[in-house]
Amino acid sequence: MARCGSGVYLRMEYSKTVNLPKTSFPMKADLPNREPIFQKFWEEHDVYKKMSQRETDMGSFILHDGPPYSNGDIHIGHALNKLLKDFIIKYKVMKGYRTPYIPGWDNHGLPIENKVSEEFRKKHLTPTKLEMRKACREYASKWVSRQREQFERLGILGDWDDPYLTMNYGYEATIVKVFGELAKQGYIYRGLKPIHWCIYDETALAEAEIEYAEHTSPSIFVRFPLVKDPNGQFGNKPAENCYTIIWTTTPWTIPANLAVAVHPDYDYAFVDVDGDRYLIAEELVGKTMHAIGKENYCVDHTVKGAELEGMVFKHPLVDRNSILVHANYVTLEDGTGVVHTAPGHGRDDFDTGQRYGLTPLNPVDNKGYFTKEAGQFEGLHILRQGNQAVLDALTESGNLLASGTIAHSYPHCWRCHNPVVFRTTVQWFMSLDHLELRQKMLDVLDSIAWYPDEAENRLRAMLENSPDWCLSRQRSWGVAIPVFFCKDCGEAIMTEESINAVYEDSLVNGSDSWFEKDPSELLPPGYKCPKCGGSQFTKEQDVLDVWFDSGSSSRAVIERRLDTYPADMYLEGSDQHRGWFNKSLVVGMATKGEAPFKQLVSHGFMLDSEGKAMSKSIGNTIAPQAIIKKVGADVLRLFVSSSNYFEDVRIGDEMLTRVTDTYRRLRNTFRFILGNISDFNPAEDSVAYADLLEIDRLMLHRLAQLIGQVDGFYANYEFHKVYHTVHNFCAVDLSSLYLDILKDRLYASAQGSIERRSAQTVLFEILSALTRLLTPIITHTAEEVWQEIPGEGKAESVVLASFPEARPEWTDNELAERWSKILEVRDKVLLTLEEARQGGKIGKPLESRVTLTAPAELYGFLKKYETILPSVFIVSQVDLVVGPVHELGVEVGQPVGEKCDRCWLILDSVGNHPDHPTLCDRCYEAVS
RNA sequence: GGGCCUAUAGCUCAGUUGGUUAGAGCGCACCCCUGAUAAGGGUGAGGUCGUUGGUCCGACUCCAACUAGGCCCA
Repeated sequence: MARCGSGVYLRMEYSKTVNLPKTSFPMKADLPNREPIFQKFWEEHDVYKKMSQRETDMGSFILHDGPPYSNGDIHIGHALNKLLKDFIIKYKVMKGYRTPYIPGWDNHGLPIENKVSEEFRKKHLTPTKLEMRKACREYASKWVSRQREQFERLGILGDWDDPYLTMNYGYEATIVKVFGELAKQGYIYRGLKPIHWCIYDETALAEAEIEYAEHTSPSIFVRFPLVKDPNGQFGNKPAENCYTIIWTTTPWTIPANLAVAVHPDYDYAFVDVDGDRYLIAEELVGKTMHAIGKENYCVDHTVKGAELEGMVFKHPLVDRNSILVHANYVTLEDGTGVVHTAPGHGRDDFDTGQRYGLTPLNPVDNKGYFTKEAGQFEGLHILRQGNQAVLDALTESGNLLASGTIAHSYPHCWRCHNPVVFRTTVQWFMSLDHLELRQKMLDVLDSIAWYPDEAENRLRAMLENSPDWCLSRQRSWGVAIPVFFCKDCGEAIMTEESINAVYEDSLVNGSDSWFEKDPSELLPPGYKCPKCGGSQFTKEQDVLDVWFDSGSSSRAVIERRLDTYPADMYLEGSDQHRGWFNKSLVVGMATKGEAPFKQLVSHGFMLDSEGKAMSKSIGNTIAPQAIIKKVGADVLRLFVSSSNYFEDVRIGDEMLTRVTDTYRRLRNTFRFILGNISDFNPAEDSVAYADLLEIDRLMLHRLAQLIGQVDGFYANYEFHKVYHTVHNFCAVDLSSLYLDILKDRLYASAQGSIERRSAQTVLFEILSALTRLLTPIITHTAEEVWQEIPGEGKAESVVLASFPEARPEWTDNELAERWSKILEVRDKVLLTLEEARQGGKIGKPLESRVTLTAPAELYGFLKKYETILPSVFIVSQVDLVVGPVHELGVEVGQPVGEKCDRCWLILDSVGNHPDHPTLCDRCYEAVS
């Protein structure tokens, strides 16, 4: 310490005797560059392994990962999903659970196959099925690696070295096994059903694979001549002059027409025009007549649709009858109120056909060409030539009354964006009502914990209404439906024995084997058809819907790898009510008799700052990679925590800026505390609770409240409440109150004094708790802080530390009550100081003396705190007087004495010590 | 078109069984500090609680319709 000759410190030298914060913890986080350091730290310390394998009385908590599709870079929605999972897992591990977390990927399916076939097309190659499958597998592998890196970069801990892939042989074999179990119980059947069909991709499409878009279609009015009118509803007109009229936008389906449908409750009119009589809905007479260009008409009579049953009309092109049927879906919005019905080409039409015993006619092949069942149209492409050919034929027959075009919403293939058609084809199905499965699923919903509650309704509504599950996909990239057919009798074979043979083979050779080998190589030697004893077989060529793959994950992962069932939690986006949640429940209930999850969390979608869905075409997407590169994963994690993800989550520049601000506040809080406990050794320097200063005990009280609240929020997965509560604590309780007040004590009190150690004791507890409270969220930063926290015996990683617990004695409601009064006074003082500052009377509060004039009772209370009031108000002096007042009066004046060169307070005691004439008593002590 | 859901200050969120002038933090404005300094402190201004009806003595809170948006389905 430099001294002048006289032994007096130079003014500037006193700053060196002040205990200023000291830390190497940087203010600037540099997260984009430094986060990987902590990720490497976790890897080197096997943190995931320790989380997932440790022995604990709490047992395990298994959050089963829903597999993203291995195609393309991860987007912000993936990040939301995986980060929420990481929050929960880290909370659970800190609460003492063993937390194995096996990330997975969904590998099979149409999108990858399409991508790969495009690549082949570009090279003008026509791959075999096996070549195609091999390329798909490679493609999927590539994206698994890419996405794995991207997920790891988010700071997510899991079994990244051995994730589950639906294309792993073991997984594929399990799919076969699950199919076998369902078949054995009788859930699997082959049925004729109208399904969406893409004639370009030549495949059946699931509902999820359909998107609706504007499309311009032909719009035609066609008349059907009367054949039979059992009740004489047409009146006295000769039959050859009687017709009904239908309207359709798909002329190519006319050859498959088998019926015309009317609504039983509507009124139907018999309209006379040019000597002919037409049957159409009364309400649509005007519109229809206008459409077919007839202005001179008159309605002869009307009758209820219900009365019309039994009528038969003649097909407008083919020598075949078209019967009149009733249907409730007939509307009066468009057309004629009489609906063209082709059971082979529509869901409603099919159902109606079933009711009337009509065998669907489906004269269209896989590629969209008419078959010979379509007679004169055979060989024509239904859309390119068929529509026109039908129009021409109708014109020729005189039955086309009008034609035009109409723009309307029409289903398109999600992949190739072409319009799709309905075809009735043979498909494999899983029954949802067999063995009362649907009812069992609905019943089990009550026993599941839902976050949010609405998730239950949504899944329930979907289960109640969903039709049987169509399992067939006419594609290459997937697990084959393991069914053989007897060449002799045509029997479909899926016995325990045959399935098991395929299962054993898949375990070793994967799903390619089905396509490589002959049935005789797959089936046990000498296998005979159980029905006819035949020994020649063919194989099913269709593969399974990919939802069957991922829906089997409870079996392939939870059961097969973790040797348990069910999982504790599934957590996915709300779209999965129809997807993974749904199919997992179907497979789980049907094969295990129990739901595969005990808790279900569903989260909303990421939207742009306007609340609009993100899409590449609009260009409003925000890539997680871009955020990480700019501000780091912890800021993204903090952002995710800040939102109420049970609803949709908006993200935009302002939000990210706000969250970045919050991050800085948290980080600076950590940094300030670290800097002020750098000389504190908790084992040696801690002050016993009873010896702590009151305000320090107050902060422990608040810390206890904070820990309790935050624990509760985590337990309900309400991270946005964690975010707000912790941030509020840092900004209000700490920064603006406690830390601000503490500076004087920390800096100016003697280094080892009880006052300073008391503060440090509490700061240490706060830091330790705060760090751990935030570990699930800003996991990298928490680790960074954890490594800086002084003391021995810490967990090697903060992730392996325990969740903070408040000591019972910290909670002191009476103390808190007293201090709320003091802080109320403080608020008034701050207000008065502000007025003084605005009036130019003072600059910093330390240059002031505050005079409090209090009513007797308040005076009595404050008197006990008189000595500490200056520190609480952060002023130099406080004068407390009792006065004849109702309310507290506050005045600001000049302090008495000189400014201490060391602590900067203006005090009487400055000048008391000749060897340090510019110091106050306290500082003299501290320096001596 | 149907089902479920959402709509409170610029942003993120609270608003308990309907009850006096609707809250918080951040941001913003102004001021202070310069011993947390690309930090810190203080004060203040911001809301016709999506719109319109209705029930009620009284509605952000209950009901209905509508608008905007989301997911799923057709």
